[in-house]
Amino acid sequence: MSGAIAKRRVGAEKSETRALIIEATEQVIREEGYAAASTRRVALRAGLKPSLVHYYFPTTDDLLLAVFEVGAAKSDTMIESALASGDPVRALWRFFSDNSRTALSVEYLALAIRRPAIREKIAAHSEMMRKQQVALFEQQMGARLAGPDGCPPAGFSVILAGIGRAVFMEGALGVSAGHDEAIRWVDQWLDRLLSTEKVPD
Amino acid sequence: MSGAIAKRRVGAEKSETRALIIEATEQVIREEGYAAASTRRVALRAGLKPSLVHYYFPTTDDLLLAVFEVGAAKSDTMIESALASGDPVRALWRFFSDNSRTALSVEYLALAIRRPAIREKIAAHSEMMRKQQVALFEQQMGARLAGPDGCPPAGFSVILAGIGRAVFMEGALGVSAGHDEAIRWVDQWLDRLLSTEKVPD
DNA sequence: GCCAGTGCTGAACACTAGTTCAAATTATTT
DNA sequence: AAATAATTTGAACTAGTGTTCAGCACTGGC
Repeated sequence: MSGAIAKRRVGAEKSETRALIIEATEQVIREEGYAAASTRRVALRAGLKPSLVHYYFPTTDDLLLAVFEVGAAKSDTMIESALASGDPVRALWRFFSDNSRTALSVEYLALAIRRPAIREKIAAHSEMMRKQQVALFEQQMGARLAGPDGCPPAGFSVILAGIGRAVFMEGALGVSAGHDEAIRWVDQWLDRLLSTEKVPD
Repeated sequence: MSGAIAKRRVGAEKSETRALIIEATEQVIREEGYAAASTRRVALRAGLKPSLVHYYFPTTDDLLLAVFEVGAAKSDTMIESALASGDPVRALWRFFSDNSRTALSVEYLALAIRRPAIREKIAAHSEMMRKQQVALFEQQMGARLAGPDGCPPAGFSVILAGIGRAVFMEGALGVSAGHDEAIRWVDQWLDRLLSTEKVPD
């Protein structure tokens, strides 16, 4: 039986080599940026031949998409375990402000602007995370966020993510002035929002 | 008289063509991202020949550096006029949160990570702006920033810039949930920090 | 031993990029 | 008008990238 489109042979989804390629690509992106993630460079890094990369990922978009998906899944797992911890909001903030995945998220953002095929997926994932966080914040600090020191949960999510990314991006540049202060300020804000004392009016 | 290095002839600093090339490069970066700013593409966009671009800018780094410098100067001018306005802090925040230059600053940040030759300049400029802002905040809201609702001025600068950039970057992605809330929250924070009422204790 | 399927490779093509340079053109000076 | 300098062009070289594809090698089943 042959479908309408006779497509090229493609390597198995669960192949070790495939996983290796994805792993190598993530490293290349991490160390040299998404623009360096060419099939040939990835092949070099993984110690494989370029054509083998294309055997598993017919196009570069296929590769990058797979890398993003695996990365997003890892990130989701980390967030999940943060949410399951006793102090989910602070754990999430730690994830934003001090995690190597934030580095990648910046690369993906840059990537998305350049690769329409990937943008949708990344946008969808961002939106999903935001929703998840909104639910968390609402549940954990609903009353406080509505109070005078608060901020609507969606905005709160933007703020935490934005500060985390800013610190990371500037850090990569070699700029660090104000970073500790910004992070400490968020820490204290969280302390106030999470404190169980009665809300002052 | 020939110095140690016989360098190739290079176009005049004040040439119109040179300015045109810089202009075209900025547009390409804006519309297609820094990675698209190749000498050939820039030439096409400007209606010139690639070799002419290299006549004015021997290497691509030279070009990008010049574009950054011109852009930074424009940005400085805008900030200067914000600082000179009657309401400098809010004007600055408007600059961060609603300005097409923020788009470029994100591209430059990405560029800097990739081009060591340019990183230094960009880092130096970032640091300079931060210092300038710290002075402004100190002068305009010193007491309040030290108060319970405040944040050290350098951290404050990181926070404003970070939120502005986050909103812009996600906007390019097509994500906008929480953006208005985050911006409004900053607006209100500024209102509190800038209010002339006595600080409540 | 044969065969199909899977993993892998080498060579090739089309294309883009950065860069150089001698020569052609145009502008400026004398 | 001649001499000189600045600008512009055409053509080429090098190198990297995406992608294709025919075919080799190895596997497991028959």
